[in-house]
Amino acid sequence: MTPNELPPATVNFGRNYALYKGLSDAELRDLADIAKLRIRSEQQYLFTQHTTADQVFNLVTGTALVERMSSSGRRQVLAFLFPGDFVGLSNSDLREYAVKTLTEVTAYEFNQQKLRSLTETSPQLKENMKDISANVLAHALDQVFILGQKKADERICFLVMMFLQRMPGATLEHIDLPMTRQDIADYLGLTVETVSRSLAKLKRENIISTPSRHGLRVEDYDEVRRLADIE
Amino acid sequence: MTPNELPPATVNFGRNYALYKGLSDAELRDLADIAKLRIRSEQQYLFTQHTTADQVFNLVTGTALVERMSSSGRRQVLAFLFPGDFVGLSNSDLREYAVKTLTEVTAYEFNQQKLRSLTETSPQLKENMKDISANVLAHALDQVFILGQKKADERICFLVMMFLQRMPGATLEHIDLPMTRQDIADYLGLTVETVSRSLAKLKRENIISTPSRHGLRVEDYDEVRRLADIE
DNA sequence: CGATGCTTTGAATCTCGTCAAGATGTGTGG
DNA sequence: CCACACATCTTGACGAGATTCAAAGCATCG
Repeated sequence: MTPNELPPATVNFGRNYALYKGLSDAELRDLADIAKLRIRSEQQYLFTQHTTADQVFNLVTGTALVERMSSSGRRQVLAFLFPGDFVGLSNSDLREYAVKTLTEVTAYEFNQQKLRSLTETSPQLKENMKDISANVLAHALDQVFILGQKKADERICFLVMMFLQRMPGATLEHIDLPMTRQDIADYLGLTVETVSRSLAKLKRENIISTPSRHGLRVEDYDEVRRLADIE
Repeated sequence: MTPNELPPATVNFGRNYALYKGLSDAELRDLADIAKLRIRSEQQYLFTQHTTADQVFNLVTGTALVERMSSSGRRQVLAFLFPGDFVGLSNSDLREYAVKTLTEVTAYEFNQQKLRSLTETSPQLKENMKDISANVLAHALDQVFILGQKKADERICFLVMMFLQRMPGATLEHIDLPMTRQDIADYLGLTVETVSRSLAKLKRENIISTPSRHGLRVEDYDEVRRLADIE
């Protein structure tokens, strides 16, 4: 039985996911009743910029990214999304960013209105949604700091630290990088060439190594942490 | 009678301020009951980083800034605050940033718990607080985009656009800059020298002029807008 | 009116971006 | 399973833009 054939009401929400933390079985069942499991292949959009949409998504498997294009065509990657992450909550009518899958992604889709109405009867759910929003803001402020203050190789180290903290399965021994160098560059406000050169520099200094093109190993964690400069 | 002598209950909250929008007289009175009017002289902290605190502030007069220092001592200005702005809402135990006044500031101080408890009975107040948080996030995402993608003079134009949108009293004819060049530099991820040179360049191209050191005039609004590149 | 701090300008340096070429994977069809 | 085509990634050379260091101009405040 593949995931998309599971009837929503019997879906097992992982309880360590931010949205579901501390919820009772009844609350989880209410959530499951309004959740639809979606599957997208790689390089598909969950939603696009400048569109009206009232869905929010909760990633179950796979990786995605949040991107914004400016009117002049420049692209900024605002975040990478991993299993458990929650995206799409918005107060404005139009999407200010798009969400694109990097790998095949399975995600629960909720109607924002229905989700909000559930918060009326579940203070814990409301709390969880507030926490999620707060984490999104905290991440954005970290990114502001990095982009405003750090050099290329320091930004790479910040990225590595973020992966270690937020990517399920990431260890010092192996981090999987499902995104392209271009995605990394657009996230860190650099060019592909600079990303490549900075990785080369960090390898030369034995701070990291890249066993494969999309694999990364942390050789000197203290140094990565020091360069990332986030407490 | 100076502002700090006004008994809180009779304070006239400006209704165009985000927190008070659409509230009934009764709701405003409830808010006034828990508000304390604070006055700080220039270059004082409303709160500092890494401290526990449960107050939120609503600026009435004056200008302030939000700053973050890293462990290595680098400083990023996260925002400038103007009358009507609201700051300090937080989910984490410790302050992730400090708020420093640039001019003399008067501000209402609320206890976060009390404020949140008021939202139980006032859906409009809850809505307003959600809007405020959303605007803070939107601003942070704009800043990420600017820091990641734009050149120095484009960042200056972004700043000018932000002042025009958010600073009460700012017009094309005159924008008052109560902050130092260092503050601007730390906000835009540049050095003072680069800020100065970029201003000089924009003046040379007749896009702006600086009648005084802390005054700025927009000479070519379309160009400023184009360079700022935010829709 | 001098002292102090902020701002501007200049020159040298460095980092990063751009352009171009070559290397390394990845996927496809034979 | 191999060979070719296409994507992506890396590396090099060069130039533009930003930082650094230094000095000089301007305010403001006693």
